[in-house]
Amino acid sequence: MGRKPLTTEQRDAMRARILDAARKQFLKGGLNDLSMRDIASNVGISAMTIYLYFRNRQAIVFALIREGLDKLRDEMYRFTEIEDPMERLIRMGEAYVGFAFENPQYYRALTETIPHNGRDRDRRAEHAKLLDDVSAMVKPILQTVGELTGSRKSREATNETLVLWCVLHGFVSLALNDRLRFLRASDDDLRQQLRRMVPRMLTVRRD
Amino acid sequence: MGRKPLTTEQRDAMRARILDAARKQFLKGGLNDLSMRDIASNVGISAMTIYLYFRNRQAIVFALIREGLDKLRDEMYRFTEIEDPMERLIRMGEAYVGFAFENPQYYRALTETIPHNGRDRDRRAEHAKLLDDVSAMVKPILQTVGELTGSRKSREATNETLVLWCVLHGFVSLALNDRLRFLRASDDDLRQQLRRMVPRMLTVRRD
DNA sequence: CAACATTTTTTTACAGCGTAAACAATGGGA
DNA sequence: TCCCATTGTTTACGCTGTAAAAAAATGTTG
Repeated sequence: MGRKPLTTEQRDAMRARILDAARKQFLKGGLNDLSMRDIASNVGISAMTIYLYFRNRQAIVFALIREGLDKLRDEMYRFTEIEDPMERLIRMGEAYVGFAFENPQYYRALTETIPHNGRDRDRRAEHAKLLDDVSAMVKPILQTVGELTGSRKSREATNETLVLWCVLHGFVSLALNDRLRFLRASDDDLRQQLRRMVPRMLTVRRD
Repeated sequence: MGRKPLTTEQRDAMRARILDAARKQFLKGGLNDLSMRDIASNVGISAMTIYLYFRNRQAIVFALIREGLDKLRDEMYRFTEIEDPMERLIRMGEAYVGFAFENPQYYRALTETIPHNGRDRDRRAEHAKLLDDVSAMVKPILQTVGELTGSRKSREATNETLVLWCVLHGFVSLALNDRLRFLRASDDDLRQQLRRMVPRMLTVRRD
């Protein structure tokens, strides 16, 4: 007896509505401007109701970061079918940079969220898993670089991938956070410059 | 008539005490854990008294970022006297990475603070100037790269510097934010690996 | 129907935040 | 002593995340 619990569909629908409102807010003003009360008000529910669908604010943040991760991976994996490893690599690099420029909030959340070091073991584990997954998004690049350097030397492929990822991320990170002012270049100029850099990084490395 | 204003020394002393407390808090928990009330309580004054010495919280944040910038520049400029440009560059790169690993909070504040886009023109200008200065910290590297590539082609030197800075920052940023988990390497391993990367990046580029 | 059990939602409350405004203390010149 | 500019504190406002209590909604049973 008693009131029946919500169906899975109902729960998922409400979660989606909450996440939609959260995403809207997040894409506009970043994680800092994401408040439980604003989300609730946009959904049309009271603030505490959110806690029936998400454990807390960080659960929402994590969900958004996972979204960003999925989106970025999709846009990179789109090119896994290209046969020529060099071209595949270039396309993936461009996709990576393109994603970052078009989704700066997602990219910042993906790369700048600070690891959690609280007492709560579950929380730590959850955060660790998220960081593992973010870190692992470089795998298709790693595999492609492996094809380029010869699959035997996996250590070398790892090193080359590290360099490449650092260039890509460093560039994007500095550009998004407006730390490339000394160049006095537009975003388009920068992206074009980087496009020339990616193949050079690896053509150089091939010999 | 009226009470005499504090001497410059008195004002500076109090500013320093406030900044000391702020720095202590900041180095421990980053910018997010920096609260006016905690600073005040540590100095032994009331929260609002801080506002007699700093316009607001962001003025304190900016002061801390400027500290970090000065510190980082000092540690890089220490090697400007080295004659061999290649060695000078390597030392500067190591100093850059060393600073970041030993002062993660400073480094994050230096590179991840989000540009201000409010209505206040003075605030925007102040932030823009800070970002200009952070961006300009790459100049000694730029100049050294210029010596290596031949001073005529300043455009090429700029490009090479950009790549190098991106590698350095990208590496540091990913490492500090724990996004290099796929490597399963310790901080020391990572730094050693980077040390091998820096000269290679440029020896490659010399020919 | 009323009574009850159970789940969902809201209301209320607390501790924290940055900071504007009002107030109190200080100390030198008239 | 009174005045008044300067320094410092107290109070208050509107935010924040979320714990706890109260309320509402919705089903089953007598």
